Amino acid sequence: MKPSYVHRGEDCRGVSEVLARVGDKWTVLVVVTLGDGAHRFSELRRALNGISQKMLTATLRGLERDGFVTRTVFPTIPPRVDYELTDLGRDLLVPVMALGNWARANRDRVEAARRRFDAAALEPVLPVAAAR
Amino acid sequence: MKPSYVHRGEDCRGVSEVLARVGDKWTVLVVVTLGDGAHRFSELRRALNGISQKMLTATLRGLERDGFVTRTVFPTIPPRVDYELTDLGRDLLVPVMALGNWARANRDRVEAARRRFDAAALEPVLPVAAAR
DNA sequence: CGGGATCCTACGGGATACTG
DNA sequence: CAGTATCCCGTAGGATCCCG
Repeated sequence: MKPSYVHRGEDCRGVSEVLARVGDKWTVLVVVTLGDGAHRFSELRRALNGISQKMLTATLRGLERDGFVTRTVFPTIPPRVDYELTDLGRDLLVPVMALGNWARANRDRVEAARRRFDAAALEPVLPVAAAR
Repeated sequence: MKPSYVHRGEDCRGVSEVLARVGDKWTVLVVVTLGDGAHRFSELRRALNGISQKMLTATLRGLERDGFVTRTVFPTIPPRVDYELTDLGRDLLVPVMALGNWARANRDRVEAARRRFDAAALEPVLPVAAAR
């Protein structure tokens, strides 16, 4: 997330910024996972099967910085850290879930189009297959 | 809101896929630009100030492959190629614009949180009476 | 004009290893 | 347990040149 574009006079800076956040590999999954309440680090790590600890940390730091999650440290031994959505985070969840639901609902349409496209890309070769 | 412990479910694959598409640097800007009708290649290039020719081509190809955009070639000289949203593309525009609108509406909240976080990060150990 | 083909760099992100 | 610090690699993405 870096530049700011001028898009037909409208102000798209913050928009692109947020979209960049949402678009990275884990942010949305973390936010959705936190959607049903606070979780500690290791819980998130288990829930998000496949995430590396580095990326989980980085993702949570980014979300905390932007005010989407709170980080609560319990000075116990062993340490325990809870992450929870803020009001802003729960707010973000709404349009994000909407997009997610759209994705689920239209996944087959996209896949169909994709197969069609890939098939069409090979097709010109087929009638002239003897050329090889 | 539904229980979100289903990250292992394969229904998350397509979602992440769509989110990844939406999250890349130019896709959303292209889709939004095409939201008000067909545009030709050079028009898009000019509208999306700063995009490279390579990325515009790649983005449009991806969108075409996924069925979000149609590509129409006019066999004239010089050549002319029009791009236009499909029904699926216009459909995608809805949740994407919703997210975009959310981003515009909450940009200041995010920026405020960010400044707060960065300020706190610079500040050494100063446990002055925290206003909570 | 609308790209295809290349080259090159920055950065996202995974895999350890180490620490308090 | 919850990180921080390195190393390393793949790829997104910009710049350039060329072609129908």
